[in-house]
Amino acid sequence: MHGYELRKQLNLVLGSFRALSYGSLYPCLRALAARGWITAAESPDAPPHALAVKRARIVYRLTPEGAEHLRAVLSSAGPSSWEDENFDVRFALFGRTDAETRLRILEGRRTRLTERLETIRQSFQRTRERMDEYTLELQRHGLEQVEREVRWLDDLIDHERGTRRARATDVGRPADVDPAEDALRPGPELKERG
Amino acid sequence: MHGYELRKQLNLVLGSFRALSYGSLYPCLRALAARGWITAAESPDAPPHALAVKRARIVYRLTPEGAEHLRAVLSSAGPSSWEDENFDVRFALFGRTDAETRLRILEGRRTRLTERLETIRQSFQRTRERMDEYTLELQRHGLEQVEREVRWLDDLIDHERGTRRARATDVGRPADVDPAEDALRPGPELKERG
DNA sequence: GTTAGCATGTAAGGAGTTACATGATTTT
DNA sequence: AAAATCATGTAACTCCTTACATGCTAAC
Repeated sequence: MHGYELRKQLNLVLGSFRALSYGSLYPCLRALAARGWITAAESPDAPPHALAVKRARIVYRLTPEGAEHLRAVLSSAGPSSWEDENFDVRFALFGRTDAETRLRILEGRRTRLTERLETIRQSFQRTRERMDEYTLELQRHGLEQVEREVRWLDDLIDHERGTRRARATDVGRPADVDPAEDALRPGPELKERG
Repeated sequence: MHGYELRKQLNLVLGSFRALSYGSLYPCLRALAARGWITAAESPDAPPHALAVKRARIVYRLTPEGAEHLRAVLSSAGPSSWEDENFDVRFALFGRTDAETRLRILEGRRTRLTERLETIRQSFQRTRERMDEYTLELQRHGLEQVEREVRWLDDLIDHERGTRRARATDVGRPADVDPAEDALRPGPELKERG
């Protein structure tokens, strides 16, 4: 697929929560090519109504190394997969992620959010006296949002466990994730070195 | 107040949704001083247990110009006040904002979110066929979050209208905001020029 | 025949963060 | 004596955006 089309597709699927501009897409594609994960080939591919296309489109294709790296990233379930910056993208790719990894990411995300809940509740207790009604209401609303997100995750985890039809006794077990797995984190692919 | 203490206070009150590092706080304070909105004075102010404080703390104070600018910013209700980046901070300062401005910001925010709702719903309709269950679930959840936020705003707007005991016939009227008012937007105060 | 869309790309800037450097003071 | 906390600051870097430059093709 070439860059222009790729961006349209990405913004269509992820658009509501994750947009992307050309200024970051094209350098990113070149960085991926420099790492050998994709190849960039000029294509005289004919669009519907054109006899001759002067402006060559650059068609990007995944290399075997890229496919392997993608597979590794999709099967990793370390901290970076459940942080705010990455969780939604990882979730959007759950269709290509195995059940084990899906469950670990959901559990990691849940643990992360309950930790945050504790932090918020503590600062809520400490500062309640000194704050006006609006600041209080804002914090209350933020707390509620996170609580709701945890319940959403609970439903998803239940669903994942249900579809697996195994480990019926495992409910309530903590995440149990090896932090070392996060060595294969998706990370930014924008660096020029490599 | 001096920088170190200021940051502690800020992270205590806003910490759950807006943190701040020294790397941005100190340059920001100097930029504000350069604009004449605050003064920076070395203070040999004695902390509780010290007889002599060698390391002078820099105490920042609002100038009359700074106070006036702050007043102007707090009474502005343009687009920047209800965008994602600013709304929460503006809301946290509602205790120092007049009722008229509070209502306008809440209405502007509500309009902004309902617009977003439309965009999400449309892309939802267009792409529903091509997407797997997880992407769909993510979008459904995102939609629900925004819908909930709109209902939260509705409650707040009702409350604001209730406490004003005026304009009883105004319910349902659109935001009615002069875009020119946003000339006084809070914006980033980090620029060195000025 | 001009506007709109396709297609690739660069330069500059924005709004921060992390990591470091420095040094005093208080607690353990 | 070591470690934590107070206090200020800088350099480098991150990740992304906006605005621009270029030139084609399709639609009105």
